Amino acid sequence: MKSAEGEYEPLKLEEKIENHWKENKIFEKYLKKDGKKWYWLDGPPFTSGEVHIGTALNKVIKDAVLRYMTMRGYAPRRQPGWDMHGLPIEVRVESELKIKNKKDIENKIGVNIFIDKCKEFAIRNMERMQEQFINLGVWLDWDNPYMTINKEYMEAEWWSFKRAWEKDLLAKDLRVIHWCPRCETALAEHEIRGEYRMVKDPSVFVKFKLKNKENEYIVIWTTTPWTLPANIAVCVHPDFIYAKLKVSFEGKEEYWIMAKNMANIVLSSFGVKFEIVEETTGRDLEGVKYEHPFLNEMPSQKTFKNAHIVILGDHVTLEEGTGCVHTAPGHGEEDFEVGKLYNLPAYSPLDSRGRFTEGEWKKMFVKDADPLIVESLKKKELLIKFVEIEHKYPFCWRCGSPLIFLATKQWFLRVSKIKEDIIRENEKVEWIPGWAAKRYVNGVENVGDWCVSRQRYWGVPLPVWVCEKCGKQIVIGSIQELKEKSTEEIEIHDLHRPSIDPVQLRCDCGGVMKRVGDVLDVWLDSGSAPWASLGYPEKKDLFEKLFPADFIVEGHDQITKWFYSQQAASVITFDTVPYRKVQMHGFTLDEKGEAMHKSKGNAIPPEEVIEKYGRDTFRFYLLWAVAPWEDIRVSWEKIQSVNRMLKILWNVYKFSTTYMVLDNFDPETKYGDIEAHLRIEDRWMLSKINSLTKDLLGVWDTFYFHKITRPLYDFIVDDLSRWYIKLVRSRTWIEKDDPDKRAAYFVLCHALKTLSKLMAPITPYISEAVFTNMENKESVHLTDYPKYEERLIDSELNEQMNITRKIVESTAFARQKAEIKLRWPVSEIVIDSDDEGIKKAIEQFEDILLEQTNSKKIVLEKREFQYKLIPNYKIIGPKLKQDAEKVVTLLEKIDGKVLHDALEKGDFKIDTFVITKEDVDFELLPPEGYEFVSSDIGNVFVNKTIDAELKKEAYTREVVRRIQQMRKEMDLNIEDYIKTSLKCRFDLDESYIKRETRTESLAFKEGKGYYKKWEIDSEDVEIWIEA
RNA sequence: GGGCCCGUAGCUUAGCUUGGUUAGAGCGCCUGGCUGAUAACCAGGAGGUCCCGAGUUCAAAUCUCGACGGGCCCA
Repeated sequence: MKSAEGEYEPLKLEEKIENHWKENKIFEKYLKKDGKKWYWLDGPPFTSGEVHIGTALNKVIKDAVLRYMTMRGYAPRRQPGWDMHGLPIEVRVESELKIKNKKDIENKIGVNIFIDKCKEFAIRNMERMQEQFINLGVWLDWDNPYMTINKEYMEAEWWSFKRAWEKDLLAKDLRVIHWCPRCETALAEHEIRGEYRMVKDPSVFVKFKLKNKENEYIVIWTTTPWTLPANIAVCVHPDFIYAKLKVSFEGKEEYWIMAKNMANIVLSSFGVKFEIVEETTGRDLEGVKYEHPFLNEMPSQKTFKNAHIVILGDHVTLEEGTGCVHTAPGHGEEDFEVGKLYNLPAYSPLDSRGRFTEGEWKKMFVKDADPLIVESLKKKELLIKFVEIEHKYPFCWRCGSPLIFLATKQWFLRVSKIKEDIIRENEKVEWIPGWAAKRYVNGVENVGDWCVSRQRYWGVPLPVWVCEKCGKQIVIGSIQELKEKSTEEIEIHDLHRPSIDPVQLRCDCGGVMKRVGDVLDVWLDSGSAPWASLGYPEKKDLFEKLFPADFIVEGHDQITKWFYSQQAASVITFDTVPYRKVQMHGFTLDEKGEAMHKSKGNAIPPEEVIEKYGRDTFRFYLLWAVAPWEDIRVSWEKIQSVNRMLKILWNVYKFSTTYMVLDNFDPETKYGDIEAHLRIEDRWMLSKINSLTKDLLGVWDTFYFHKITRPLYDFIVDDLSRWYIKLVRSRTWIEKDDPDKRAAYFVLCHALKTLSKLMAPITPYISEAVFTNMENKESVHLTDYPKYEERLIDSELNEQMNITRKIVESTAFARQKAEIKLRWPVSEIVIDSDDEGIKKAIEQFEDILLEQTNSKKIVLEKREFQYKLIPNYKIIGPKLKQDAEKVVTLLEKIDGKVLHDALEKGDFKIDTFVITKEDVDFELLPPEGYEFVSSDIGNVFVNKTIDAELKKEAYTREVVRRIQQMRKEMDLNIEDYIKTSLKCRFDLDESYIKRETRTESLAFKEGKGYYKKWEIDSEDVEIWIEA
């Protein structure tokens, strides 16, 4: 064992520890450590290239859990994962290649080059992020990650996809979905989640002229004028009341139809006067025909037979608009559904870039066409009102373009068919915290089918081949199967596009089958991780041993994302859910509680925290700041207090090792060697550290990390540093090799070793430093969680120490009131109580109490107070008027205590007056010569009388304090001896001065060396010190 | 419209599962004290409508219901 040198300098220390790990291959040994199986699965971070503070939190949690499980005798799976496909990478590569749209990829760049670039980019990002994770002290099996772009991984996904097909859970369907006109691809529901922004859009009220009626119109409302050219019907609610209104509008008298309730709200706000002339239910309007406003502009509209009619639908609400809903089945989900019932065409005259393919606005982007369409309506005198409103509108989560609704043919996993199975199987999962399960189930209940096809490049190709001749479809589940069915001999090196695209299969009908162009949704990539990361189905052994995962943990946003995509994919593939315990953690926000964004400038990079305070502080802080599922407002102030706590720990460690080394203490000393010499405070410390070990063991298993870090924090700061060290300090000064001293060393050593193990999963560096120095082993990370000894836990002793500390606290207060500083001894402390627990505490801890309160005697006995009368003039004045003063004078003649006790029993008669309890107050006065405070253990008295003997001691201590101060200023070592000369008029205890200040010779005359003149109690004191 | 979380001192928060001392800390401020591990610490002062309103109960920060505010998710 060496003494700890210097201050706590985390960066230097961490570098030193890193070197120790490297030189001794500790990390490798950690990975190989034997144990029980425990399958943790990494939620693969997307390879964006940047680890922000939230990603850091995520991995720190995982690392702490894995380190803990390792110490508990498990050999957890520690495979990191990487989510590497997807549009964000395509978008970044597109901008690197300076191309503007999808066609350029195929025409200008070539798909093969584009894919190579994507792959390169993803791998580069992965490497950068891995560096950052390693820099946080995260110990995962970095050499063996799962990557969603690996051939085997992609193949596993194909296999799962084929399972869906075999179970008839795969469908190609015309549906209205969100479409990104820039990326030219469909997006799934979960890609839209959270991607709504407030935007300004046109809000137009339009009237459609009814067929075969003069001056009669039905009024609709929309925020997307560009969908009007594709309008097919108007939908009303069968049960709402609709009104025919007589209005005078722009100088003409007309009849308008709309929901009765909306007429007031809407038309009044426009200042349109109206009169209700007829009321009907929506049901009665069914089948009414109207003239489409753009029959000339949109030629196809003329060809639709079954169109431009009023239809019924339950989705109509009266929250906004007119209760008559503009219906374009090609551009709205509900429109599409209701359209199917009426056999309406899903008319959508747009190309994949959101431009009109026909008519007046051909080749124009829809949003650009909006004003022209509005203008056209105005010309036709069909526009009632145009305003702008602010509302939520979905945007592409990657490129930021506004999305449009579009009816397209897409591939779906029919999750709606297996919803019940998912919810049922989810019963097997423990959610932490519990309420997350409710939120999850609620999400699943509302979920629709999963659109898995994307019209893109950088993803797992959709393994569907279609016969050009007969239209038969086949899903391929493996490379082997593909080879077998291929028309030609092929070698498959990579499953990505474009190499897979030319592979053709032979159909039973003799025709040629070609792959559909799409790739799969990336959420199916990560959703397949529970088995694809294990190499299943290619390799069976790991899967059979490990599946399902014992534990996963991610941010709470993943409830409807990864937590869901895994369950859905797994129920499709295996009829059950793929994990048993799932925890969610919060987000990291800035000090104001707002999300951190690079663009907002409020982001704190993890490196910045590390640079300032080190990895241990950062890690401990993340697990300490709030309950795990709560969002953390990252605060420098808080980080600093964690840093301070570690500093305190380091100082305890430094103090301990300094003296241990000086005294040649053997850290291998056994409990039996010193047991007989343990003082009561030592037994208390042992009790404390053992209870802590025991308590934390229970908490770790609940994954409530803040309930681990907070007791650790309090133990280090309060119990160990501020109290125990204070108590043992004087013992370390004993010169000889003393068993009493060795007992204290043993306890300190034991506490520090235990702490190093308890903290190892959270603060791996400082723990390692302490451990390897005090224990003759090479790493704390290769040891087991410390065992606690029940027989050393003494809760009664813990309680008595609490009482002792309270007495010391109260005494400090009483001294302050009496204006006697702690350096001055007092003759007596009296505790006014007859409590048995306090009595025991005083007996047990008498030495400590005498020392800490600096008193000669601790007495426990009931004390009588003097009661001083305080007349309550506020009440007595108005009641007795001019007699008040007279009565008070009379009362003051009575003994306060007698009066007090009498009033407790009832009213008190004096002269002709009746005094009640309310009329007077009493001030408690301590007995003569005492000061007191009341506390929850009773009243505590301090004897204020200081005789000559006490004074001598007081002055001695005052002088000692000055000498110590001067030693410090002289920068002397603790063990250095000095010669001291003094000039003062006090009577002093010479041997005490010599002992406490390591003074060899003490003279009371002018001396040599370092000189200082002090003032003590208004007297001059001159001190000379020679080293 | 539905589901969920949060609301405690100027700020950050513990306590709420399982109702029971005078609601506990930290930061900051003021006063005094202590100090040869500690740029540390201790005592005191100041600072609370435990978001509001009902209910259950001998007893509610805690349980129930309903408002209000903030947030997340879903329509």
